[in-house]
Amino acid sequence: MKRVRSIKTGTAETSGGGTQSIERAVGLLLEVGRADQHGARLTDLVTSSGLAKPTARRVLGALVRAGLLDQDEASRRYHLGAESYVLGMLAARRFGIHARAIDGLTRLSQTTGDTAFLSVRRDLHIVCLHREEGPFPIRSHVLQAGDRHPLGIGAGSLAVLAALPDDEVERAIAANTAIILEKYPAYSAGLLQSAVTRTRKDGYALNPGLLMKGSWGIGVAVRDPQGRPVYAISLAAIEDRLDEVRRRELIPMLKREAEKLEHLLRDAPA
Amino acid sequence: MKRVRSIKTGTAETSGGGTQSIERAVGLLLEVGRADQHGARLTDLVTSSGLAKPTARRVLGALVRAGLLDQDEASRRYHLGAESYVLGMLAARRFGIHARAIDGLTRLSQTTGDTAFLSVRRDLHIVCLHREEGPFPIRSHVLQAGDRHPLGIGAGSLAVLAALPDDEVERAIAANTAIILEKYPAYSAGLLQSAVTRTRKDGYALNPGLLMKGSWGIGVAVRDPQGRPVYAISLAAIEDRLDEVRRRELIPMLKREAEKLEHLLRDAPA
DNA sequence: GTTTATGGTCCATTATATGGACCACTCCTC
DNA sequence: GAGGAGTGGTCCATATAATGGACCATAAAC
Repeated sequence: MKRVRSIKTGTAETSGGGTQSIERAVGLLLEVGRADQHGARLTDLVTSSGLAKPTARRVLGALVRAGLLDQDEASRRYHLGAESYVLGMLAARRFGIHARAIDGLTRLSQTTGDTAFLSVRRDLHIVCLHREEGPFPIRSHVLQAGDRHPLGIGAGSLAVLAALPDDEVERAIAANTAIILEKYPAYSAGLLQSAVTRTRKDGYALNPGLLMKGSWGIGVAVRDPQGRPVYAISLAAIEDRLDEVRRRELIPMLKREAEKLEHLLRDAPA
Repeated sequence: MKRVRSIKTGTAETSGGGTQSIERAVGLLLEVGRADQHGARLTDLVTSSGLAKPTARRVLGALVRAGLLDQDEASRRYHLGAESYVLGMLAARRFGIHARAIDGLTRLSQTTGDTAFLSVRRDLHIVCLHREEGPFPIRSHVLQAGDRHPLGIGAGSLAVLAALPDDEVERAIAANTAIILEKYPAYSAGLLQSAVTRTRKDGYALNPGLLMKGSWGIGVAVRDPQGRPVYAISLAAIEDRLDEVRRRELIPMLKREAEKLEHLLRDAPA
């Protein structure tokens, strides 16, 4: 009995065997989720997923019938459906920061004026769950709810990466190297390594406009009761608003909110 | 070949064709969601879904790889995964009562002492999304988050049913008759009809212990901006605490919270 | 009236999921 | 400690169910 349990690397195509339509379905589901604001169009989903059109439509149809997706009668666009919402609310019992975390983001964005984010770690990536805009008029829209980036890319993501043990940092960077090379020209494996070191020294993560020039971010990790980083709280603003002086003001606020969440996670053990 | 389709899912049997594994996957997903508190065991999922064991395991495996489910290394039980949570948070932008609604439930349960529920309509069924317990020491555990009942079964569910136009009431009762006969001995199509009439007259729904003797409930519907009932807010308590006198106190409070939600739904059009 | 987008559908082909039978392990009981 | 009964997990020959190239429909643009 050899059966090597492949702890799959970044691109998760090596199926355990015998269920490709489910993989395709989940892929499409997440794709639609990412585009949910305005809805996802069939053609776009076809190209972004690489599936044949009839296949994509068949799968989408099944998801609509199952209630995980809705299709707008008029525009024919796909949106997340009621069942997805129900599922998420049930899952929130286990992952459940939700309501409380968003309160914290609102506090942060109101007192700082900038935009606050809650992200959740998902294997070797990070997914932006919520974006709460502050009153300051110049707002970066680089990070949106639903966006998914490799660990280390962006402030919150870097905070989580740096909070992992060394071997996992290694593994994450190695697994994502190809994607980073292709999609994040300002980044590199070496840069991530030194960014992790610096983040650990500083006690917070800084993204000096590496995703989009001029759009800076700071972030801290939120650890579960076992000490593993699962969420990140971060703030984004233009470079001028994140100089060293102001960062010294903001970081304690971020850390305070992160601690609140950590306490909530301890209290709600499922 | 006569494939005997287990009627488990209630209404979703007329597949458009060519995607049965997705239907199975979603079925299992919801099944796990319902049992998420303690996790779902393979054997139970096999019997409740009617699938063959290898099939169930293959599908569950695919869902785990996709991140929609987690499997506990030690107990081997299945739980909802991070990806389900992410999906739900993204869907919350469209269905988004979430945080705010739970505030309302907390207010209700604290001031009344009883247990408050938020349920969402899902086609011809209702799904309990959240249960907020009040301080009163005798608590009914008849309705749990994740539970799914036909429209009309239970107070919140009846409130939603009664808020639908007549033809849809007809359709819902007709579609659910078989399930009701089988699983809800205290109910019948005729009883539902008169319950709807009474609910409309009274302005609220009453469940006088029909699901479980002694466990009463009252509920009101929450309508979306188009006037269609989508959510229900309800309270559960023992019979003594829901007599006519106390109901006259409680109903206005329920209605006030329902209105708040309706306003929130109007403000967040998406 | 053609062009070029879109969404949607058909159906012969075969790659795909299927499930009966079986194994491995653990915890009982006697 | 042999048998039993409960788990979770796996094989693999079979035929079922998903596949996708080609095609149709509709709407707007030119």
